[in-house]
Amino acid sequence: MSFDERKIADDKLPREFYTRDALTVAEDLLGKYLVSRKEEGRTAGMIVETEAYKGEEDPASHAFSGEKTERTKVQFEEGGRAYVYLIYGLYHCFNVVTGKEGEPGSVFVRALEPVQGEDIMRKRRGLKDKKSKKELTNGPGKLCMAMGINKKMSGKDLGGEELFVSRSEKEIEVKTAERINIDYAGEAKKWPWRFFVKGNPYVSETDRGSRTSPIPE
DNA sequence: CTCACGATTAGA
DNA sequence: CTAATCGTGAGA
Repeated sequence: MSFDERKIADDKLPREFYTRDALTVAEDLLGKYLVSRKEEGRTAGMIVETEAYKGEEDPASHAFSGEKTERTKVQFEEGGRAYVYLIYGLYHCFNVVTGKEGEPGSVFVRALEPVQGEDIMRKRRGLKDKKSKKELTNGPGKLCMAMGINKKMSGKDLGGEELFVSRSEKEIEVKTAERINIDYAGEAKKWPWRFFVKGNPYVSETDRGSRTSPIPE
């Protein structure tokens, strides 16, 4: 293991990082490393795009108005756990649970920049060698595939050894935008709760949601 | 029990 | 642009 890899492994974010507001955590997670350690080996990526979801007041959230179900109950626990669910019966989505116990909230991780285990990611994603490295992790379903994240990990503490987030000192310039694919959420669709690293090529969508032109009537 | 649907992706 | 594909949650 190289020095850099060890440094990542030993520098997990503390609980207090996660027990804050979802919007704060969403922005703060940018530039940090998401690390997965499984049988196939170790994979890691820098978080470059996130979205905040707040239970009570956010119509886009799975925990809207305090609705607690079998799937979403982990969002009501203390921040610092994984919330993983299946979307469209095909892909997994990875979230970090935020806030204090009883305050539902989560940060949806939409994109990573691969930093370790690119070969493993490539295998898991079933990409041809020709395909661009970008395709490995530039979307929520893609990054779960690349990192080997599945539903069994939902509810797991991110202070564990299999999946965790590591600190970094990287200087990052943040941009915000509307969240993606939440047409069902009415007004909340326009809230700028998506955060991404300015200029990073692994961000899934950079232009979408930008309000450069006013919406006509 | 039925059934509608989604915080997505790959491919035409 | 659309098909793929199934766990979840609401309602009968």
